[in-house]
Amino acid sequence: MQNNKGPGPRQAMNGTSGRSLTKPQARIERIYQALRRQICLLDFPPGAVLREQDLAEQFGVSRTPIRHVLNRLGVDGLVESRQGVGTTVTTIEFKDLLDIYYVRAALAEAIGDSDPVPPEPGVFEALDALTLKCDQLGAGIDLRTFGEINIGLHSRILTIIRSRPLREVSDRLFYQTARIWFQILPRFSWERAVMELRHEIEEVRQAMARNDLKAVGLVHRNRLSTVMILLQQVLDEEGG
Amino acid sequence: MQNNKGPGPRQAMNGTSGRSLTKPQARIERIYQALRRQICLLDFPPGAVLREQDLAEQFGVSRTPIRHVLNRLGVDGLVESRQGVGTTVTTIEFKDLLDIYYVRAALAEAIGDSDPVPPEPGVFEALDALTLKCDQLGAGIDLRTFGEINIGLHSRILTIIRSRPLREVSDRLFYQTARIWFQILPRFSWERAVMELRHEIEEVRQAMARNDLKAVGLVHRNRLSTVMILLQQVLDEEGG
DNA sequence: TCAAGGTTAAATGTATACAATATAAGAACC
DNA sequence: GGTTCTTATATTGTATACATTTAACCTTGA
Repeated sequence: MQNNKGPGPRQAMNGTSGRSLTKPQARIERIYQALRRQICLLDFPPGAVLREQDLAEQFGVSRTPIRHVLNRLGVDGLVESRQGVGTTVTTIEFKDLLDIYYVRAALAEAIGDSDPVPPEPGVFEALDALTLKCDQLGAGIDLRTFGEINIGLHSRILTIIRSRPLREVSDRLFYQTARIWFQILPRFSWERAVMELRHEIEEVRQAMARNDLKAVGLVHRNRLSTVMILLQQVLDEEGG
Repeated sequence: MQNNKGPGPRQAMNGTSGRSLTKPQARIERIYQALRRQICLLDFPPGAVLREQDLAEQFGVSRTPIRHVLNRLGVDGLVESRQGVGTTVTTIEFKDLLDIYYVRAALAEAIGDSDPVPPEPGVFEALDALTLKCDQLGAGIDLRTFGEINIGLHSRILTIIRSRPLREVSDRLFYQTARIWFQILPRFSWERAVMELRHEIEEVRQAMARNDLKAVGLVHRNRLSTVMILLQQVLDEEGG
């Protein structure tokens, strides 16, 4: 146990933020992303209760780091803690979803105005894999796989955003709305949803191939628009 | 100590988020906002070390809630904690500031497209007070008062944003850049900075008076643009 | 039978002791 | 005298006991 020649400075890059994190902070970040993903894939559906003690045992830590994660998820609006009751996964109203989509649409346009980034190695293979995964989706509704593909596409789009603030805000807002499909697909054609997702993946791939960030942003924005139109219809029906 | 007829449901609205918070959560929110303000007014300048124990005694709580606050400030990028060293206030690079300003500008335009909100009572008086505070600024540089006016204007603009997500993101990004004046005013005319701030306050007031959200967003965006141009110049000088 | 009140159990929130870690000072050695 | 290793100290990170709060259940009375 002598000096630490090995790992160099005790920092590591991790996640979408790109900020440098110490080892324990990186662990919290991993748990945060894992839980966020589970929430957005409905492993923990809205209304589900997350017991801190259970999560602590599941991740092999004490309640303390778990509480940090839950607090952050609370700031994101994905969970809500109440003393004496528990921490429950939130339900998001259609109106709030639409508001978030407005912001996401504005940011999607901003993607095109930011500095271009050379495509990350393997990004095209990843997108092709997502297309394949789309094609393997049958006629039967498989929301979980749909959600995984959606998250995958989102992650690929993030890689071409050089601006860290734009990346962080986009990521945050995406996960705030990622569960939307579980709410609106009863009112939406499954085939059409899959078709539009597949279409976006292919168009994003082509735009990336010619380093056309503006096109990536617009393609993304267009699909957001179709969801916004649907959301607006739902709200009009409910309101009227 | 019997039943709780008094305060009704144990929730309270607080802060910019508009989310419902329990009593202890509201306390953490208050500490968070207080510390954030102090950081952005340079009561804690970049590089300053925030000792958890000191803050705990200062706010009359234990380290636990203080740690929640510091973690959140860390996610905001305002502080950085390292085990064995301490929690230090960050320095923000000009490049990062410019990236944030790009996003803020995009969101400022989005303000105009959101639902109109009737002016909050007292908002015009508050804006007039800010104008007066501007006029009382002399020729001598008083960055702290300038920062307070700037925060005040920001808070007033937030009140006309009905969309909670847009409000939260705007607030977050504002405080990430709020310290910018302490960095760029050496390169900027003090008189011009005050003049432009005063100008925005008056134009925002007029736009609010005629319920013209689009104008508020554009006025705000225009001032952001002047700062972006300056930032770009600084970056060009440094880079070239 | 129903309602009101008290009791109990369980969850989050807090405080604190302990562990891990990094920095700086000091001692030993060449 | 300079360098390197050790050691001390201060700080954040973790685990855990305790406090506070809520909700459900059970009891008791009319």
